[in-house]
Amino acid sequence: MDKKEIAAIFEEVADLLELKSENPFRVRAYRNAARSLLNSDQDLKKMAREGGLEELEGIGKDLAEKITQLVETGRLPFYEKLKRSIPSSMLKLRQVQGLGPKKVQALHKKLKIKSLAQLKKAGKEGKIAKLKGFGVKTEQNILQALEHHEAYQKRYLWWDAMGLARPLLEGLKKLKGVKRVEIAGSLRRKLETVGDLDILVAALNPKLVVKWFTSCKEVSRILAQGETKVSVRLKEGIQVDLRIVSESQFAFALCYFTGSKEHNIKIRQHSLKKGWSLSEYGFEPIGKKSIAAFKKKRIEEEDIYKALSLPYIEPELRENLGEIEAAEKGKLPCLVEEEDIKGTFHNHTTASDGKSNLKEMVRAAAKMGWEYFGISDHSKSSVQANGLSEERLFNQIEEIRKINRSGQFEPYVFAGTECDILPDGTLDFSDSLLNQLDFVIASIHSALTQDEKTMTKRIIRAVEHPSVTMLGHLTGRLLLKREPYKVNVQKVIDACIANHKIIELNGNPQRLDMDWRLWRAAAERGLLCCINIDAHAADQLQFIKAGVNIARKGWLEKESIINTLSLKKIKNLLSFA
DNA sequence: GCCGTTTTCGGCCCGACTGTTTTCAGTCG
Repeated sequence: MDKKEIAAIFEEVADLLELKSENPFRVRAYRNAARSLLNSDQDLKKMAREGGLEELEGIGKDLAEKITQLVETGRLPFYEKLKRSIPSSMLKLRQVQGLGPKKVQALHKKLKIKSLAQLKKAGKEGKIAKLKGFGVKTEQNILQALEHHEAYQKRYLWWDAMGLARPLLEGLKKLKGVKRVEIAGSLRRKLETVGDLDILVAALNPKLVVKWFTSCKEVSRILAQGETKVSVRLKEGIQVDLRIVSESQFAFALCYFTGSKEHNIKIRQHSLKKGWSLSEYGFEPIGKKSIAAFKKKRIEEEDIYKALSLPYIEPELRENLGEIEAAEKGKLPCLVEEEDIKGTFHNHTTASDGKSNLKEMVRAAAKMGWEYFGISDHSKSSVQANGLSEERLFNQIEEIRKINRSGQFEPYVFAGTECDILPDGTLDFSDSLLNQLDFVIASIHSALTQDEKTMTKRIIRAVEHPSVTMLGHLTGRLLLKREPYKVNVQKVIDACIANHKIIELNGNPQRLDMDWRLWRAAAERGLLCCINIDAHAADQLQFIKAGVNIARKGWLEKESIINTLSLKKIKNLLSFA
């Protein structure tokens, strides 16, 4: 059993314990452990065998034992017994907005409700309103929540969510008395997908902001409306939480609502050690200690971290994955920025499945201010993507050389290919043709259902091919759409490091592959990254922002990313690769 | 269930809003 499966079991245990009104801290312990497992990049089987599980954060003697049991036998009697004690369909009830463990319990106990269907029926018959602690309003809210249950469970790509947030941010900024507007939450932390939008406003007249916001044309339903907090549902289905604070509270609130929750808990514990209680409104001294840190008028997030004797921690890093410890030691990374990017390599044209032709793509790259630009259309086996034959690729190489000679185009154009890795691990073009290219991206587009061993071997074989420069979208995942194919990522990373091959960070918003959680450790071991965008149209070059976001989330510095190199240096690197 | 310049017990971040109830529990983030 792998860590993903074990983490899922721990999450379910937490849900079940919660339904039984168990100690909430015990519940949290299981959730923390699940998270810790998912974020660890170590070999679980090895740790279970040789000990060391307890070194993972949030895993003590008891949970280490349970993990070992699951790894070795695939079973956990404790979990099985727990599952038998509660109908599993009841877990679904918890996902209905407004239903927490207490209400679900009451519904089960008094009305024998075990499923969403039974809940709906009871609501329609007016039975829920009659229960103690419930009422007509609660019943209506439950029925409402049930109606769009599935749509409301949905997550959104970061890119799409940002598109939904933008008009709201713009509108808020224009309001009278509004001093500051910022996006917060997972969107600000640049998580690859988000479940809702958090917006923070500093305003002189909160009532005006609430009024404008709740009457926005994008809003379909108001979920909660107070003086400083409003929650709405947009027509697209996504929930937006708006908080209004005073200007002097803004930095504290921004820090708090940016999260993550785990980061906040850590920071607050840190603060308590200093004798201060930290909330979204400021520091409160505990006992007699006074706070001398804030004499300035305008407080920024930097000042809050500084008061805790920490350097500023970028939002992307705030996941409690070691950033606070690194900050304490002065070892935070100097994160890559969009301005550091000098060009990208994975780009398609109308020659294969792109929407813009070669010259349009190169002109768009010039507009981005890039020094160089790689063209990598699909290879012949990708028939579905109009992959190039050897002859067509040969002609494209000539065309690119001509563009470079013409002197009419700003960026230097590198001729490459996104070459299919065939099911047996061989490449889709002959060595002699591959040798003529400036670079080769090797990617999987077929036989996606191979087992892990075969797939890993297949990719490593491609990595070992001398013509391959880098590996394209390592796991083939399409966020919220298609699971990654089965591959031993650590073994592939090892092979890339050993063969001096680069792994692409595919910045296309629905890929963002390889996953940001893996980059930090991989880069520390010497893996090089290339932030690509897999652009299929000129306007998609903007995706570089998403790629840089994820690189930053993965703690990547400029030094680990080859496309921050100047043209001269990258030419040098490619000629030796 | 975890964790430890409050270290093997007793904490575990903190506040807004809603609805039902009449002072607050439950839910959410």
